[in-house]
Amino acid sequence: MATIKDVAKRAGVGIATVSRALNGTGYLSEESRTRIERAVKELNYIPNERARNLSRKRTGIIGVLIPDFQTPFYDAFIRQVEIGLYNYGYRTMVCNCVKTRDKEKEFIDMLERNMVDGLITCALSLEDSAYRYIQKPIVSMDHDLGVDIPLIYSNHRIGGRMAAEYLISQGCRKVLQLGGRFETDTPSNERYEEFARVMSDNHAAVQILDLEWNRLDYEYYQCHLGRHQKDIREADGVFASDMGAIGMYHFASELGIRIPEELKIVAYDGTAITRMVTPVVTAVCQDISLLAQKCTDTMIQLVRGEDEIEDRQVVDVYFQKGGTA
Amino acid sequence: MATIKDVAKRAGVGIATVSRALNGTGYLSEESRTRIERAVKELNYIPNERARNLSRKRTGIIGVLIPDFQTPFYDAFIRQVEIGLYNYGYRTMVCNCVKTRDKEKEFIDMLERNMVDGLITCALSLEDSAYRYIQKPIVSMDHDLGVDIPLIYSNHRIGGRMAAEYLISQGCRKVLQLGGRFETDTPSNERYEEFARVMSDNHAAVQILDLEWNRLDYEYYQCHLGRHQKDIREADGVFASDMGAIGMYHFASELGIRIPEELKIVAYDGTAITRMVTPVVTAVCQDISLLAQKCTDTMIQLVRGEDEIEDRQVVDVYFQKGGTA
DNA sequence: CTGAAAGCGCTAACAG
DNA sequence: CTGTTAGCGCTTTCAG
Repeated sequence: MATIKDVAKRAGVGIATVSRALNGTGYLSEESRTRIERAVKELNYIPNERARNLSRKRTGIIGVLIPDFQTPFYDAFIRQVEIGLYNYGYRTMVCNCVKTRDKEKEFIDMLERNMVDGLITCALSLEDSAYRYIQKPIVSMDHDLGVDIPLIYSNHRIGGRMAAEYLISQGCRKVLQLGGRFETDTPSNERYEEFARVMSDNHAAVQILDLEWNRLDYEYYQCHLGRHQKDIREADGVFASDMGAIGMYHFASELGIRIPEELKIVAYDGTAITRMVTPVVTAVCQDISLLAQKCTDTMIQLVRGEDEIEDRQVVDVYFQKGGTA
Repeated sequence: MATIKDVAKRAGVGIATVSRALNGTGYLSEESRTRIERAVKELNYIPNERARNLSRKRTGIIGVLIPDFQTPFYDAFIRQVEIGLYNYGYRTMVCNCVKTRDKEKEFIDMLERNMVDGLITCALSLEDSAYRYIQKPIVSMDHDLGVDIPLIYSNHRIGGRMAAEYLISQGCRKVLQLGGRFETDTPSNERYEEFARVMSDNHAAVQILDLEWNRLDYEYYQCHLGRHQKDIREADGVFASDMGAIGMYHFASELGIRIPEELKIVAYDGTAITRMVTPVVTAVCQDISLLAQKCTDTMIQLVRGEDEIEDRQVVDVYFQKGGTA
């Protein structure tokens, strides 16, 4: 493996000159340039990024933490973040924070250990304190980690209201909510708060069926919803995440419940899958592209050391009328 | 930011001793240990990974290249690979190789530049030659990059046969195939070859509706399938990827075609979503867990410099009887 | 314009 | 058991 030294020797110049040539920084005579280019070719030289990282004091990598929800929402989010960061010249390191909070902590560590230049986090098992005192670029999606950390989130309050008002307008008075609040205080919870508020204002009942947050597969639904057959038969509306809604549609259909006539289902997230299935799922949609873009843009501002970073950015949600409610 | 030097000074020992203490390598007196531990605490010292990477000649990062198919298959794959690598102490860097092959090339570069220790690739826009002469850990899924590069793949030949035989057994004689072969020669294509062979052996016709491989969203399907209404009405069977099958179900239903009576749909991949929707999609399922596991295990063997690495590993597929065929 | 030299912060021989 | 020393390979002053 050729090093910069070998190139310098072969080109008959100093290593500083080679470095300048490689990076296009500083002055450089035409002759030096050509000699160096030739030497690079001949030796098949490739700069060692590890050495660069050390002396440049950066790695060009941004870590992205997502909860190990097996949901299309985060799949889409991470894809778009990766593409966005790439276009800014940064690479993406992912972390699916399965159950254990140790893993989340370890990635925060990677930031302190200078393995990554910044962290975009959607994770939620750790208390804010794990993040709050870190003096490095952190952007949070959906979870308030304190005023020092820029927060990007969908307008969940409006989202919760849209879902509730729609269900109410369709005559629902006994609604099932799949999945509940997060333990930590976060804007995400506002959708449930507002949902509950609107329902209660309209004298409608909300029953919460808690789900293990990391189990969103069919087998689990089958079993979990199976235990709540009675509740499902008695309900007239459902509020759930995309996969929850799709699973509920499946299960309720099997029970012979007619949708939307007897049971109305409204999903939250509104990812592409809700438009692919039959019927299209009625949903409150988050604008994943915009969320991802704001996260990457803000992260880039942070790593570039820019001032004037918006510390709270809210993204609008919108309603998608489908055939399930 | 405290360095190892500061810790050494504070603890009154040499930096080598600190290094040993930190890494648990070599001898260390009880006294040194405690003094160092105290110094580390007091200075709030955190080792700098960038420096470690340079001297250890590794980064502990594995790059994973996936085509930017917006499909649940790769979403699930990458999640499982990330978790697998993590358990081996490695981090995952992702690359969604959107349209452009430049990005794929750049990630191969990262390997040569020592930014990542290895590459697991499912990408497919580049010719094998881009990979073949790289003397670093590479594992390929589904695409044959030459004998030097371990290949993991599903038994697509059997998969194609399962799909074809099932459709034939259900009486189909005029089948639509959504999406076609990859340009490069790969095991993935065997599913289509075998599918075509079985169909033709049974005097059944196969018509291919090509899809842009990076557009698997509803809007595209709607428009694309709209142009082929006639073909769809005339067909009695469909073979497609998960999302293709789900989209086709949706579209055909809207055309008033009864499924599976008039049109039978068999999907390829069989990810979780095929079990969540209604009806469950009849599918040939790939064992994503096993594929991911073999990829990570093989990569770890490679980075550990082990010999005796299987260069061709085939994973079985299985049939899932659903309600679409 | 150029090169010597001093880091970047850590690991690992090697001689005590 | 421990400290000195020599790297790892590149960037970046700073005198020429």
